[in-house]
Amino acid sequence: MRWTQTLIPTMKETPEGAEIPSHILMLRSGLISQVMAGAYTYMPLGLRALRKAERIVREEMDAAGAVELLMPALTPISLWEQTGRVEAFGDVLIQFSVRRQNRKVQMALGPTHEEVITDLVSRYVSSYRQMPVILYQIQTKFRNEERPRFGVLRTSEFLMKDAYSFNASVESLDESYDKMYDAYCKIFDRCGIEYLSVEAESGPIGGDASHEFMIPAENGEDTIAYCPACGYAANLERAEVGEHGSRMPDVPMEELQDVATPDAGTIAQVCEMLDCKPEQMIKTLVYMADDKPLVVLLRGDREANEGKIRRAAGAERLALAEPDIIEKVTGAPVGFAGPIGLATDVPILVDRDLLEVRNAITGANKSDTHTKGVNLDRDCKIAADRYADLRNVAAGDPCPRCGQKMVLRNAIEVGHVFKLGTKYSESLSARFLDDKEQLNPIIMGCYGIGVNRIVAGLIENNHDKFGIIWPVSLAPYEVLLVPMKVGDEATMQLADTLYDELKAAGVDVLIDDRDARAGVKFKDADLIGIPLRIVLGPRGLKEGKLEIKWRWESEAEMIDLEGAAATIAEMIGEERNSSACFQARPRN
RNA sequence: CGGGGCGUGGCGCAGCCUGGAUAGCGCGUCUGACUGGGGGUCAGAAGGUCGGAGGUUCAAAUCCUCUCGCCCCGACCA
Repeated sequence: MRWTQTLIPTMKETPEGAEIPSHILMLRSGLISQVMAGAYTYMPLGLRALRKAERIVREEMDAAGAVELLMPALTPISLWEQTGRVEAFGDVLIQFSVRRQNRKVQMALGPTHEEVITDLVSRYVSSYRQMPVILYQIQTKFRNEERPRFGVLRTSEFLMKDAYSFNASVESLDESYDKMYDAYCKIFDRCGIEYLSVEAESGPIGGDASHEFMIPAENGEDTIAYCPACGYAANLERAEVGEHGSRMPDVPMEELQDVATPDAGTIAQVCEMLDCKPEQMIKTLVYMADDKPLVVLLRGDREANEGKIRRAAGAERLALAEPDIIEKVTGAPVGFAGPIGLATDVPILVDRDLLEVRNAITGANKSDTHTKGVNLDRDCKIAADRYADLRNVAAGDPCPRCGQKMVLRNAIEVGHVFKLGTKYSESLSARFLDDKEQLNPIIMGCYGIGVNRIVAGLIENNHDKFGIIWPVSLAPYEVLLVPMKVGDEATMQLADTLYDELKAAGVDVLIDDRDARAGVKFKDADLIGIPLRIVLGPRGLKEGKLEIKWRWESEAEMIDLEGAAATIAEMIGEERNSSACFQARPRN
């Protein structure tokens, strides 16, 4: 492609509103252009990168035995009603009605396609002999995000590869899952992405049934817990706090004592007023677990993990109680709840951290009053089985596998594999006859990849102060040919010849044929980040040489003009398959 | 949904508090000349309903009210 023929509107300055590197660089290098909050045009250069990612995904899906199809983005609302996901998605589901003659048709833009594919499979798959089968598509998804942000990382319209496996047995599901898991590793490896696969919430099947593929990145919206010692990694919802045995401090128990804490209803306020630390406090939360109140005790500096609490309580639904319920349960205004002397008899769950707190401070269940010298073992007599891991992992917590210290990292979720079980096949009657002539719901798995996030996530971690650094596998073009003097006929003739030869050799080449100064071309070259830059200038041409430079190297090298196309094609060929050169570069 | 910020030629900004002349600067764009290895120089030019509506005033980019849009933090996220 010739630069003067395509549209690459590079920008010298950062547009207002872009804050994170991938967003800034995608705008500045003319990859994308915003249409509205959460919706972007992919410009020619951006589209090429997106297509490369898509192609890698497609190739690896095919290689893993998945079969591509294409479902419509337009879906009938009835499907979503059958699985109860109209409510589950809420406002995220983009729905509308259209008039057709004398009736109204209610539809939704697909935010994902479990319903559509399960409905499809229910019509055509009815025997265990037809399974396993894995179907996938690469298609635009629509979700009315509450808050689109970070450029292409969180949008209301995005490109997703979604695959679904249909299996006759749990063992077969496991096999499909493993195939997809392995394919994902290959995909992200080929994209040159540094990623972690982390354990995620596993839903109905439980166990090892869900993994997220995460790109550790400063600006990631998700948080993962990671153990550098043994490699354990899980997202924050799922990560367990390892046990390190009770270490109750060996200090004498103080007497219970009420202290006045007027208007101090938060941990921070109480700490300031009583000059204590959050670690000394007991945070008392009132939840509604399946419409019944539940009191949860945590150390003052800890964050509740509602998933863990819900499971420990054996409840289906869990939400913080409304203020009127809290007042009824505790007999005090919100902010002064404590485990001792609750107004009503409600079940209590306690986080294990509190096995290590002596002489704690907590709400007195009286307005403007806290109690000091609280010792749960003495003052509350809570059964041992009411103690559990109920909180989010914090940095430095022991790893549940090896006990070493874990670290927390922000990350971008780029892929998710999930054993679904029979949730959708049951509600949509996708059943099959097994070899014993028994009717069973099909066992499903689903596997998603955010294609846009591959591109944005890669850029987020692979750039320098000058611009993007693409691996050959995702780069919009593999080679950028830069003739120094467009006005000089001899130079341009050589450039055009080399351009044609490279194209003929199957190299994706962009020629910067603009009549611009060297500085402009070099700056743009660095900004758009094409992996291999070839400069044809008077310097080298005199000696029959031209200059080549990998975007991630600091020095250029000279190669012979004679046979240059073949040399370059070979270099690109190697890098295309291994990304060795890209991955070996020093990261910033 | 709660909190904060911003809308002024294509892009980035100043002007607004304290109302007043033709709305200014840098980049980009166009024409011409010189130039030609890291965003050049000179000369000239085009391009703006100051997000929109209403109001106050002799007079509004500037003050007031409403509204639309965008961004950030938090909540939420199958």
